[in-house]
Amino acid sequence: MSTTAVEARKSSSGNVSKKPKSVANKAKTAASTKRGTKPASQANTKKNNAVKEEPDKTRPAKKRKVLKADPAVDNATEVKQEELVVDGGLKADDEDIHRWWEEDPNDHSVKWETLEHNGVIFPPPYEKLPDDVKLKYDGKKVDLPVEAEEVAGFYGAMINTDHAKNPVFQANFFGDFKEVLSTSGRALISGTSKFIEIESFDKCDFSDIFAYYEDQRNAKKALPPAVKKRLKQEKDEAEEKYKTCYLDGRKQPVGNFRVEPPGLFRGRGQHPKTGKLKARVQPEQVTLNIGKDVKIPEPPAGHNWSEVRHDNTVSWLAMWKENINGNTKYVFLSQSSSLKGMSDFKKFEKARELKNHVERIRNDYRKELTDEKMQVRQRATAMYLIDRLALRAGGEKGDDEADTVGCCSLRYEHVDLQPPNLVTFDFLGKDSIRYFQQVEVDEQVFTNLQIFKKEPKGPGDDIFDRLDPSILNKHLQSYMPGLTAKVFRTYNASHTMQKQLDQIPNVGTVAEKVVAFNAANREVAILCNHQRTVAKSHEQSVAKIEERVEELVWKKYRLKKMILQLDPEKPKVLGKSYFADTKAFNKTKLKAIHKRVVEREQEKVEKKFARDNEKIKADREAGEDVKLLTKDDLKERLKVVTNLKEELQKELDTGEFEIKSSQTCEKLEAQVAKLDDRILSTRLSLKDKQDNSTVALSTSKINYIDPRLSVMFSKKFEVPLEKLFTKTLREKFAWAIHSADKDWQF
DNA sequence: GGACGAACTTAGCACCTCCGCA
DNA sequence: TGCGGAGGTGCTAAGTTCGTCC
Repeated sequence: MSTTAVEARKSSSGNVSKKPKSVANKAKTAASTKRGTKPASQANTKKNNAVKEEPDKTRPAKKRKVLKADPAVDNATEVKQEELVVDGGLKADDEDIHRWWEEDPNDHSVKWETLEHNGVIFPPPYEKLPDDVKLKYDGKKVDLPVEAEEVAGFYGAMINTDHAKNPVFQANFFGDFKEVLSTSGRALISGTSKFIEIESFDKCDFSDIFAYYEDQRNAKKALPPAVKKRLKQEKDEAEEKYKTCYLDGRKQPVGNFRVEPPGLFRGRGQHPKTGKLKARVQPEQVTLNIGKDVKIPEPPAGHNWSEVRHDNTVSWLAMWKENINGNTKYVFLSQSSSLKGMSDFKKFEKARELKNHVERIRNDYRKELTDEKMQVRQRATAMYLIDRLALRAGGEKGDDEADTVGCCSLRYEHVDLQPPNLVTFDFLGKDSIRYFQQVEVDEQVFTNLQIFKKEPKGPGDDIFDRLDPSILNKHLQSYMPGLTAKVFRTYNASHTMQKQLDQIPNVGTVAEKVVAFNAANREVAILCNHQRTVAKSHEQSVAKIEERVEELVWKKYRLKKMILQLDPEKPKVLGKSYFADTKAFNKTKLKAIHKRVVEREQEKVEKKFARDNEKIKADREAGEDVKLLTKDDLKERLKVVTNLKEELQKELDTGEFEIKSSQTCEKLEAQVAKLDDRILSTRLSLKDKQDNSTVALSTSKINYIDPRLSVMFSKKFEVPLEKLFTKTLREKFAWAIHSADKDWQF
C-alpha cells in the first residue's frame, strides 16, 4: 500500500468532495428488486448445530447424516484421528463434539426448535460525581442536575481523545448536553441558588471531571493483583448465567449479552452525528426472542420488557433500537457457537462454489464491456472492478452518514484516468478508510470509464448511474444461487491465499514458516485494503530498533578492529572485504554512539539502584533490619559507567582498543559471526514491523480466508495451529480444524 | 420499482493481558 | 525481575443483502 494512502488516513476526511444533493440526477433504471424465494443452498440453516456443546442428557442422541453428495465437504468425512493433533485444544476423540458440518445442510430458514436464555445485562446505574468534582463554566463551579452531570461526564472523561477535539463531535455533544440540561433542570453556581445559563462550549471546563475519572482509572489499575482477581471472579460469577444459552438443548456461548452502555456516539470519519448522546437503554425498549414454553427471564425490578417473541427463523436473543441512527442492535450467539460456525461454513462453501462459475462470469463480463446497452456495459465494468480489485458493492448512503463509497457508488471525483489505461482510485471506503490505488486496466474498461465520466457529468455525479448493488446482485444470481458481489471478495481473498501458500517451500524452522504464512496473509489484507492506524509509538519504536541495529554494527566494527590490532596480517587470510566495514564509522558518528551507549548504561545503573532501594524500603516496612543504599553506593555502582566512558574516549583518541588477554582472533571472529546473525534478525523484524504497520492481517484472517487453508498449512507444514490462530479463532473455526487435512484445497 | 427496515457480516479501535527482553 | 510492547479480545460502528410494503 502506498505511503500516501496512509498519510491520508490520518486525516480521515481525505480530499474527496462530498456529493452535492443537487446533482443527484440519477437515471437509475433499477431492475426489479422483487426477489423470489430464498435459494435452498443459501437459506441454509438448521437445528441441532453445536460445536462444543454439553449434550442434554435428557434428550435422545440426534441422528447424524453424513454427507456424501457434496464434493465440497468430502474432506470433512475423511478426517483421520491422527490428523487432529493440532486441533486447537479440542480433543480428537471427543465424543461430545457435535459435528454439524458433517450433517445434511438442507434447511428451511428455521434456526432452532427450542431456545432458552437468561436475557441481557444492563449497565450499572450512573454514580454521581463526588461533591468537589464539578464542571466549571466561565471559571465558576456549577451544580448540574444528575442527568446533565452524567452527560458532562461522558465528555469530561474523554477530553484527551481525538474525538473530543473534533469540532463536529463537540458541537453534537454540546447540543445534546444543553437539551438534557433544559429538560432535567438548570445549572446553579455551586453552593448557591443562583441559576447560570450554559450557552458556550468554549466556556466549559471539564478538567476536574477528567482528572477524577483519570484517578479512578489509575486507582483501578493500581489495585493489588489479588483484589483484581477477586473483582474479576465476582463479575464473572454475576455474569455467568448470561454467558450461555440452550439452543435445541445444547449449551451455546452467547456473544454480546451486555446492553450497550450510554455514552457519546463515536462515529468514524466525518460522521455528521458523531458526539451525539447515545441514550441509556431501558428494559421497556428491549425485545426478547426466546423459545415457547420456557421460563422468560425476569426484567430488572420495577421494569418490563418491550416484547417477548418466539421467532425461530431468526438467531437473535434480544434487540433494541438505538436513538442516534435508529439502527437495531441485536444480541447474537458468540462467534464460536454452532449457529455462527454454520453460517461461516456456508459462506466459504458458497465462495468455493464460485470456482465453478467464475470463468464463465469473466468471459461474459469481458464480452459485455462493449455491449450497446449502457446498463449492461456499466454492470460489466463494475464486475471487472469488483473481481479484480476486490471492491465492495457500494450501496447508496444518506446525508446523515459519513460520505463513503463502494463500487456502485463511486463518483466522478474518485476515479482519475490517465491514458492509455492507467486508473487512479482515490476514495473513502467502509469506516472512512482511504482506498488509493493506481491500476492498469483493460483498454475497454478504460474506454468505458471515460464514457461514464463524459460531460455533462462532473464532480458529485455517479460513475455508474444506471447501476446499484441490487441490479448487480440480481444478475449474479442468474449464474449461481446466492451469488452476490460480496462473495467475490471472499472468493478472491481465499483464492489468493491458496496461491500464496502453494508457493511456500516446505523447509525451514517453524518461525520461518509462520513468517511466510503471515506474508501470504498480508497479500490478502492488501487486496482487501484492510488497514490499521499506525500506533502512536510506532515511529519511536522503529527509531529505537534502528539505533539498536546501528549499535550492533558498531560492536562488530570494534571486534574487527581488535582482530586487526591482534593480527594485522588477517586481511590476507579473511579477505579485504571482511574488514570493509571497519571504515564505516567516522569520529562524529562514533562520538554519537559512545554518548548513547554511556547514557543508557548510566540510566540502567540508576534505575537498578532506585529499584533496589524501593525493595529495601518495603523490607524495612515489613520489619527487616536492612539499611537503605546511600549516594556513595550509587557512586560506587556508577564506576562501571565511568570506566566505560574512559575506555571509549581512549579508543576515539588513539584508535587503540583494550583487548583482554584471554581474547584470540578466533574468539573475536566467532563473536562477529554471532553479531551478524543478530543484525540480520533485527533487520528482518524491523522490516516486518514496517511492512505490517499499516496493514491489519486479522480482518482477512477472520472474515475472508477460508480457515481450512490455515488448518491445511498447519498440518502440511507441521506448524502448530496456535501459531496461526488465537484461542478465540480456534474456537470460532472448530469446524474447519476438524474437517480439513493436509491436502485440503480451497 | 423505490423506500425502508430487519438481520446479519465485516471492520477498526480501545483496552487488557501476558510474554520476552534488558 | 520489571517494564514495554505485541498480541488478543471485546465493543460497537458500518457495511451488505434481502424481504416487505406501498
